[in-house]
Parts: sequence; structure tokens; C-alpha cells
Amino acid sequence: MKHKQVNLSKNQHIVLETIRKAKKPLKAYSILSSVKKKGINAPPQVYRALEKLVELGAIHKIESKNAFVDCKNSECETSKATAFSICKKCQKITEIMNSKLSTYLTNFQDNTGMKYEKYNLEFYGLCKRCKL
Amino acid sequence: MKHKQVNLSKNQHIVLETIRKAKKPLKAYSILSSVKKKGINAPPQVYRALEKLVELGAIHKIESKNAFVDCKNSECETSKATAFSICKKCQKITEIMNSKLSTYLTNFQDNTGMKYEKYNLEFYGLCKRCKL
DNA sequence: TAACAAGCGTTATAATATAACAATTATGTA
DNA sequence: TACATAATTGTTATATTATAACGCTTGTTA
Repeated sequence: MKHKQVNLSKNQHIVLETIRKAKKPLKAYSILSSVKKKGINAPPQVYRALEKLVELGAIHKIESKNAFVDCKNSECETSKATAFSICKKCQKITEIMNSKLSTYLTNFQDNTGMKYEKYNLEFYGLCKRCKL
Repeated sequence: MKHKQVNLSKNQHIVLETIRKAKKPLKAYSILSSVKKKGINAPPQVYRALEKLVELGAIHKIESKNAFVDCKNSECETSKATAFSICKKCQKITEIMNSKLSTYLTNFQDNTGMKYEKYNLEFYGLCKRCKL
């Protein structure tokens, strides 16, 4: 699985590596406290890096959690089509990579005449382990 | 079929009516300033009402905007399956009511063994008018 | 009518995010 | 090279969104 980090700036690189090492989605201020030892001191530095990384498709924002995960999908050049499953109990979040789903949603048209360029889908439920 | 607002408390009723009258999704603090004249003075009063109304399915939260809209879908007893289109330019937000879509997503299963109970889907793009 | 759940009002504060500005670094191109 | 310019950085301050905690009141129901 290929990772994208070639043209990243110093702060972008630090933030991305922090997110990649995490096993859970990270919140901005949690990232901030992790990277203070690397010389990143203030929120705007983190938020700017996050914004850029989202643009690049290197990470995704879980909107309902205000948290960030790295993109595991090598086909994901930009964050135009994202889907996640979120366990309500253990909070485990998994990116859903299902070509039928993404094809279905990418081609979806409602009756308002709107041209969709991007979507984000968040499923909630109980994961395999928490169901027991 | 019971009307959704019959059993609402005073604050819940005020907040719901404010959202219903609005033509756009409202943010919590915008609601707060609208309802000060009706005796609601502090954020927790608004947030409590919003939480309950979301639970009841009377309103939905647009996660990527931190804003609330009333549910236009009479079948929507609780907010278990929601989809919206969001215009990137004019910010117009429309609830998508499409039974094929909701059936497809409600029955969707990925390969992680997770049981989905709820989803929220947000499409972004340009609405008919802004496309021109 | 006692007991309990739900709701209320209030103060304070936590958590999330951005504005604004000056300085620095990277990149393209004449 | 040298200049323009776009991107990035560091910093302070502040805006925005959301919740904790506490005691009181109201509504429900056994």
C-alpha cells in the first residue's frame, strides 16, 4: 500500500506521521500535544497542516467526531468519496473501501439537478466485537 | 400517527419552531440569539433541546456544518438514515429523500461484520442555480 | 402523595477552530 | 543569477461550538 508524502512541508509531514502512527482517529488538540516536542506550538500550525492533508487526500476528517484518520486507500488521490463505519460503543472507526458502494454513490443523482463532486458517508453501529 | 411536537417541552418547542421557520440550517448560537426574547438565555438550554429533537428525529444535524435543519420527511420517526446535498457555493442544504438510496444504504453490508443501525450521508457540489 | 424522571436556569469552563500579521522558505522563470 | 511570487511558518489573540455541574421545578405514575 503506497503512501503519499513526497511534497509535504515539515509541519505537514510531522502531523501526517503522527496520525499514521495512531491506532485511532486523532483530534486536533491531541495532535498538537503530541507534536509539541517537535516544535509545533500553536493550533493554527496543526490546523493548517490538517487542511492541506485533507485537500491532498492523505487524511480524512470524521465529521461527526471532529477527528482525523489517515487514508488507507491507495486509490484515494483526493478525498472526494469517503465512507466510514463507526462503532458506537468502542468508537473504532474503519474506512469502508467498497467499489460497488463508491460507484453507486459517485453516480447517484437526485431530482434537484445538483451535480455532486464529493460525498462523505458515516455509518454507526456495533462492531463485530462489541455486538457480542 | 402522532404529531411530533405534541409531547415537546417548552424549550424544545421554541427551538423546533425557530428551526422550522428558518430557510437555512441554523447554528446553535444563532438559535440562541433568536430565542433570547422568549426567555432562553444560555447555551445549555439550546443544546439540550437540540439533543432531544435530534433523538426524536424532528431535526437533523448537518455534521460538516454544525448546523441543524428540521426533518421534512414524515416517515422519519428517528434520525437513522439521513442524506443531504450541500451546495459549496450558496450553502443551500437539501435533505435527500430517495427510497432507492435509503434502501441501498440501510441494507449495505461491508466485510467487517459490523451491524449498521444508522447512517449519515452528505453530498457536496454545486446546485442547479450555482452551476450556471 | 411519594418517588422518580425529565426538564429548567444558571455559572463557569472545556473543546474546537480561525483571524491577522510579520517573517521565512521554496519555486518558477527571465 | 536574481527577482517575483506563492507557500509555509511562528505567534498572539480571539471566535465559535459544546459541555460540566449544581440546585430547583415540573410532570408522571404507582
